[in-house]
Amino acid sequence: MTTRTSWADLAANSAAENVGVGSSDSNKAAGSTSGGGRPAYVPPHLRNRPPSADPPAPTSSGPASSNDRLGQGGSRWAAPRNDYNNRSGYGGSGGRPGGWGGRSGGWDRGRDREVNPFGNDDDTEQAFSEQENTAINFDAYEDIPVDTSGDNVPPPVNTFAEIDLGEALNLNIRRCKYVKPTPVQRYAIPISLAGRDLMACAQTGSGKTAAFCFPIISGIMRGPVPQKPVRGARTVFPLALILSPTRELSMQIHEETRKFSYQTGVKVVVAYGGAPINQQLRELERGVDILVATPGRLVDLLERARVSLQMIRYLALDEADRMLDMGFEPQIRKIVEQMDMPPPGVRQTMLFSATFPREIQRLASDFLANYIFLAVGRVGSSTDLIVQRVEFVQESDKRSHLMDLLHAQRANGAQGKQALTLVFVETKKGADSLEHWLCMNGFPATTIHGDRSQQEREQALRSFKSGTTPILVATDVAARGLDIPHVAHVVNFDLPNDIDDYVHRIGRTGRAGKTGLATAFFNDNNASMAKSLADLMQEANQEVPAWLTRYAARSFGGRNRRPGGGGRFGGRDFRRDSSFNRGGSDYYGGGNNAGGYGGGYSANVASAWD
DNA sequence: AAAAAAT
Repeated sequence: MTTRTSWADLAANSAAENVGVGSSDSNKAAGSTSGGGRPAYVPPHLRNRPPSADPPAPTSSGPASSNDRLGQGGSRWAAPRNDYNNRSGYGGSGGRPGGWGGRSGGWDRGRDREVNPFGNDDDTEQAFSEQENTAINFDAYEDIPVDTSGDNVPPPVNTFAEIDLGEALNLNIRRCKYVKPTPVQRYAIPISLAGRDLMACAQTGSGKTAAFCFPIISGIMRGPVPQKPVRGARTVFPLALILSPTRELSMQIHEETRKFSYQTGVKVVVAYGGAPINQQLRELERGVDILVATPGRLVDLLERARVSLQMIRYLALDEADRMLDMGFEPQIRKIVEQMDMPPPGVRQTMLFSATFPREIQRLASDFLANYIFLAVGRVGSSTDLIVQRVEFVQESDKRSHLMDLLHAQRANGAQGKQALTLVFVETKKGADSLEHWLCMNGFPATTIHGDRSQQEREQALRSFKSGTTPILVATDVAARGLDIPHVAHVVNFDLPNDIDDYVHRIGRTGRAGKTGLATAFFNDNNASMAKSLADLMQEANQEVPAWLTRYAARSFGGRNRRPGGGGRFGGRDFRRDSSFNRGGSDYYGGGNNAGGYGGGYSANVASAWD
């Protein structure tokens, strides 16, 4: 491939797609806790009053009662939904029997006055029509290798129609313009609907959130009405917990989940640090079925006894490998194992990530019972949607080299619009300093990292998404999971020390089947990455510079090598590893998976995928 | 060594 000239074109093409991003609903996303359409707070002493007496003023627009639109009669969903009505005061409003979950009044605010999460999308859809939604490049998802292992794997489906998700959810799927399931959805949804635990390797941007949300929402809708346990009146009992490693990712999952659960009666609440806790507590008090959270804030809520995990039926860890790495593992273990969450086998557990190192899989298996491992080929790299380039740049030359890239990109840009460029650096200080330097040199930039206030972080993300500052300098806080449409170029100004982090970073471009460009600056400091980087690029059919191959040949870099020889997959079931099978007595001692696959997978099966 | 995540 002749990437030498194509990279600028790529960026320029993406720049053309960028026109008009200002109307993106992402602007709304960050305002989820302060939006204009939010109903006024009703003080607790007013909540017990009968619906007929002095109802709150109706919202200015929208349906008076979303229940009217639920079409109760004749639906096979009528029964669970009616049950749900009785439940909707559950947890939040103190579980008052027959309380304000009634169908007729305006008191069940969580439903009757549910803010339409699709409300602002109309403009966006018009601006982007073909590109953003309808034209998700599904062809790019065809022929992607998929690998499953485990006991009695349910067969995949080819259409949403084959899956019994229910009317309300199907309507939301149509509203989201999802035409057919992505590969991870085709496999993961039936597995999850069958009640099985799941460890899934799939790149974000391939429909991962929906893959674990649809079964959760559907399961809550048709599941039994929970009985509120005896607890402090202000404790709430979510039925599903979704954990993610960064605040912005939790916000994003929340926004997406709200769309999927719109008018299903299933309530989604998000809780994360850096934001006032009181508003989050109020949201929880209004009722919560699905709680999306970052670990720190959740631990806080658990210790305050404002949340109990006793009723959890579904646990999902997004970016699960990050959640279980050294920094996070104790907190996650506390939440999952040392609070009041039901054990594996009782709850249903789903772990998702684009990468799943073997050691992490071993840790993760503590949380799972007789699980199915699912690996979906990398959408981006394996289909050349992301063009990866690596350039040898000395530390002292990095800034001027970046400037060259940006100038070329600007020259090729359409209508003066600059392509969105995400620049990853190693440190928070480095991020601030590079941002300042870029601004001084005529390139509007902003930055996101852990030393900034949450407000600043969210503002930076908005400003980047809208194109106001088309350059975002970021630490690894932005490496994982964030879905930022129209990122044309990811620059690894400083390479990470872990090849998996590289995979996550470049995954911020080339999303939803679009093309993207990833440029890495490499020098002697990155010697330990040479081998893994060269291997990865080769696997993805990228042009590997000769100098990098030479580097790789003489570097040791054992830590970054992919065990098991890599292959086209982001991961491979560690249970199938022959070395593990021989030496894995500790694992079988756990008793989690006795009889499932024991010994069934060894060299011959594994070799089919090598 | 760095980043993230509660106050």
